[in-house]
Amino acid sequence: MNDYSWLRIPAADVDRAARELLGWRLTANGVTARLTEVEAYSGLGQDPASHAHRGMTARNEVMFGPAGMLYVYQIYGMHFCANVVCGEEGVASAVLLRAGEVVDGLETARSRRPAAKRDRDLAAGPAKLMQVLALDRRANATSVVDGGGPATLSPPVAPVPAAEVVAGPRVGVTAAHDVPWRFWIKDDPTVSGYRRHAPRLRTRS
DNA sequence: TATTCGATCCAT
DNA sequence: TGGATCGAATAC
Repeated sequence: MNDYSWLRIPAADVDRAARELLGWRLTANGVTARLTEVEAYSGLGQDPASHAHRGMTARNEVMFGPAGMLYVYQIYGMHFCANVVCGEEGVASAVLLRAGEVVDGLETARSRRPAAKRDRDLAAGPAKLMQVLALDRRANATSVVDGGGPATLSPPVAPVPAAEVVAGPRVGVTAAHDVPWRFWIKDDPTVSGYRRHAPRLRTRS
């Protein structure tokens, strides 16, 4: 049985769970992706970028549940993104799965992402990752640690050295740009490109 | 009940 | 850089 105890790390240290998640593999519907980019969201009510910042709602209810569950939400009316719920029950910390490298089921992955020009683009974004794994809202509130859900999380083939992990600001969030809770594997080509949410500031007058 | 807008992606 | 597209969250 795999050791998932680190997923239950206290919410104050959810960034450590995010770092740990890098290199782990998510398998669903015939495709396996090695996670290369993630983002941590605190459940302590002090993270304005978290979907749970204003308390429990029908959408974010899963975030308050046990660690190891998927919190899947729809965005822009057409895409789905997934978080792995972390921490103790009652506290809504979670880690958004932002990108991965397809390491198994390559042909299936390609067929699911016709827009991808290169293999490295197959899962280079949170919604692309979901598309490659053929996961949608039906995966919400399912477990990735008990083998009973559509997706399963398994340990890295080779652990990612701490020196290979880079931290930076989270992508697309409208608040807390300053918190460096986006983590990715250094120089990995499957990491999604960073674009700040706000209109670009003029750097040249 | 009405309106707003997003933890995105893709083509232009 | 803008358009697609819709439901949850917030305003009324």
